[in-house]
Amino acid sequence: MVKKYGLEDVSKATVSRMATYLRCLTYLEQQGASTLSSRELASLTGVSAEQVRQDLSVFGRFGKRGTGYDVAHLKTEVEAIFGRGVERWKCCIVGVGSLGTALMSSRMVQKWGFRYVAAFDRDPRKIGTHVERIPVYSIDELKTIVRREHIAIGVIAVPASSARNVARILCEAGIRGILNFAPQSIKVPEKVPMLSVDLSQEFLKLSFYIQSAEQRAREEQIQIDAASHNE
Amino acid sequence: MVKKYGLEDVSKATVSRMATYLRCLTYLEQQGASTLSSRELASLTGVSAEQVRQDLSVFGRFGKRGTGYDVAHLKTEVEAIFGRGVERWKCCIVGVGSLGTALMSSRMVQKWGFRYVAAFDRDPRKIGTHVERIPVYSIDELKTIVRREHIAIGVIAVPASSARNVARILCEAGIRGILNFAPQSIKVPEKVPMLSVDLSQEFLKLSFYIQSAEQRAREEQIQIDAASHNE
DNA sequence: CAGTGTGAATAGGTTCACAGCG
DNA sequence: CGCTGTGAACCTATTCACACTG
Repeated sequence: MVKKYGLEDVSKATVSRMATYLRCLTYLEQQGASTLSSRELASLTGVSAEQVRQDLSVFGRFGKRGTGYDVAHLKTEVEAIFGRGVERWKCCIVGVGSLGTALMSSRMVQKWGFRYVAAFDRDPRKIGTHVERIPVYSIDELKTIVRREHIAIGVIAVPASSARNVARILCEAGIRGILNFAPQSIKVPEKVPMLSVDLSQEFLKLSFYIQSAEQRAREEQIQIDAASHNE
Repeated sequence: MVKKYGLEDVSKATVSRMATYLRCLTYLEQQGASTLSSRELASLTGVSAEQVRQDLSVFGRFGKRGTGYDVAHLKTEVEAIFGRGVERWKCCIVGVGSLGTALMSSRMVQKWGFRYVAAFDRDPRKIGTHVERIPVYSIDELKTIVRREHIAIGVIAVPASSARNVARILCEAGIRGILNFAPQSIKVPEKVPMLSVDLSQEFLKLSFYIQSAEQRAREEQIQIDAASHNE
């Protein structure tokens, strides 16, 4: 089916939620659910029902009025939006440390059509070995192999100090997109999409929200105390 | 210094950027930088200078007009916003698989005052062992140990199928915040802050952006072709 | 008549423009 | 004079309200 929407004007938030919907749809299909309403999908994902309908309507009209959405059909449509069926994304990982190894072990990622075909490291003891059946090469071979194998996605799992250099090499090799797990801001040409995930930042953010929640709780307690005092 | 702002009305986006600023400030301090302007911090983090000033002004007036910000001082202030100095956050990890192990090995997290004091797993072969010097206990002991050790943060690194159960146990144990790495939507009481990171969703999102970028490139190419045709 | 799809209203976040200070 | 801090303008995202359909 040919899509009429322009991928370029889909908001980041919508893309993120679409991925969550897809995860839920997969789960629901496994559970044997056949149809679901926007309200159900909303309550499963923690967004509002209007938001679900608004998000889906960006890409098409997938629902039946009065009935809701067909789980299997909607899943196929959302998969197509994320490029499933179009191709199986070839990935490589740079940095075979504990995080890199953990990422390669994740069966999850494979399920969506992503496939690691190469790993790269600087450590001579690792070069030539295999991790999760994926061969580990020297970073010097990166450009050659990325080009030869037509690798689409490069995953950066090296220390912050080498992240920028790795990103540069990946871009020069003609990589189509980058996933950066190094705690380092990286600039890449605008035509190379990049997403960064900084695990330590998540801890920092969480500690902020904990303090925020506990401050709010204290303030509410003071209000309750004051109110009971006035009785 | 006593803060005048209400932590509750700080936007998610601002919190996220503040964590990025802190990462940059740490880097800059190591590099020996003494002052920086909002424009410099902006270009390092990929946001606008106005955004940087707007974000910082939520928490206080840290800059000197005409000069900029003092790196060391601003870093201290931002650290304080994230609760550094107030306490060292005790953490526990549930699920000693490859991801759980990778998270425990991360020195990064320790640098910000987070400290793993316990790990939990269901696998009898892992219980009683140590991973990165952190003892692995049975999940049955979770509640007791979290309460006894006053553990603040629980990290979920188990398969999706057990994530909800683990979250429930953590909440019952009185955990103050949760970081969820399982690909599963989880509901927790509103008073327990939770952040979720789904690594496979990041791959999906990236593949969407790659397609989007390549579609845009094709469209631009068509425009260029058409223009040169009209010459 | 239940539930989608969608224009309109509202809320929220970002950028602009400039006053004010070091 | 340069750069911060900030109200106002602008733009984006979410929610509301309801027409419409299977």
